[in-house]
Amino acid sequence: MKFTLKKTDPQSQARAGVIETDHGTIETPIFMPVGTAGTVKGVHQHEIENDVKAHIILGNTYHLYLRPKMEVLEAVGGLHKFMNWNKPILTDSGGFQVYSLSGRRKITEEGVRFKSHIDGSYHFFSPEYAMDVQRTIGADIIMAFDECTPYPCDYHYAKRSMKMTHRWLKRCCEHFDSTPDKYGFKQTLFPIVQGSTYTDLRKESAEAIASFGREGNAIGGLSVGEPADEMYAMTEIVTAVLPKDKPRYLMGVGTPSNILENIALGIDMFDCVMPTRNARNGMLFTSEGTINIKNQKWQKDFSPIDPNGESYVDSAYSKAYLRHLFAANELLGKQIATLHNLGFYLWLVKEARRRILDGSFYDWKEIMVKKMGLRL
RNA sequence: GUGGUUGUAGCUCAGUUGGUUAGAGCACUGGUUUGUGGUGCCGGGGGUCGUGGGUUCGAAUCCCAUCAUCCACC
Repeated sequence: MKFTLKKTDPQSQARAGVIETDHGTIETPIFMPVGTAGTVKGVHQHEIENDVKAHIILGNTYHLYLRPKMEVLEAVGGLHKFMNWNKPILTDSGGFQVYSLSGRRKITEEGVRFKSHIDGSYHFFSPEYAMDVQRTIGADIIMAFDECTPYPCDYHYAKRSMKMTHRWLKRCCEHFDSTPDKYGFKQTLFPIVQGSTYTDLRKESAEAIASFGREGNAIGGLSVGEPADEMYAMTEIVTAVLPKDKPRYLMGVGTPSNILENIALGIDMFDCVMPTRNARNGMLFTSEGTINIKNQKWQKDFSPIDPNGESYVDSAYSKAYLRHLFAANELLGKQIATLHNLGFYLWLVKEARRRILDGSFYDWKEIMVKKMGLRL
């Protein structure tokens, strides 16, 4: 993997860059659609590539490990072949599931014992095994196995957890570096900064993570319920420490405004279930604000879903038609809404990049953040 | 015509030996969703209990009449 910084915004910390992988290039800042179980819910791989125009998507270690299971992915030669997606894939390590499945797992220094949500069976992930599983899935970018702390989080727990995440990272790196790439293309490992919402812990964690000298770095443990201002404060502290010549990935973020503000703070990569999940529940993100397509007021609004949108679905279908599909609980409604939202998110980061390159990012960002808060 | 059945929210139905302001699911309507246990989650509006009398401190509930409904029989 190779990262090239093209330009840094003079009015903020925003950066435009390029990540080159064996499965193609990623222009940053970028948004990565979440494809938990080997599918971005509701859209074809063909549509993700040609309509949404995603550069890279996510897979989820926990879910893929449980189903279809490693033996299937190993037999087929990895997730790219299995799902017919030839662009880059990033896998989350399962650390977030350890957090979200609290009550069904036990964390120890050695690793995490957890109970499958599918059949109740017990499994154990160590940092080493999490590396093996992700290599077998065949991700281009593999995430370190970490503990994502909840919000709010007691200072002492946050500190202890952060230090364990650092120890786990050492084990992840040693194991990752002693095992070969699985399917003939380069795989790379990103470590994750933790430290909850404590400035001293975030700074300490960022310094520790940076010292490993990996090809990219991630920030975890945010967008778990804390106020946006706290999120931005943590991002600012961490990006000030992380090396500038490597991509920074803010995990799980976020709303369009969150993304723009964090781009301004020097983040290069984002992922979030929001555009896909909210689409399935009828919330659409547009350049003028958000709309709830289920609302009665769209019943006879035959204007395009988003007249400014670049996606095929934006001009092909009306708000009234999409509302009807949701009212009738038709599958196509969720598909159209998902295509629209992902198209919008990818447009948002592409436009941010264009404006970073031509110097008009900051003023545009300020205007967009105001618009994004509007409910239409 | 005779005997019986059922009438409660837009729909399908609960509602105890009579006892506060008659409930549920669906539908309608509004909100929510941040490294996906999510066809999810939370809220709101809507009924003079078929109609009219009666008994009772008090009736969706008991009695009478009546209308509608469905079933069986003539």
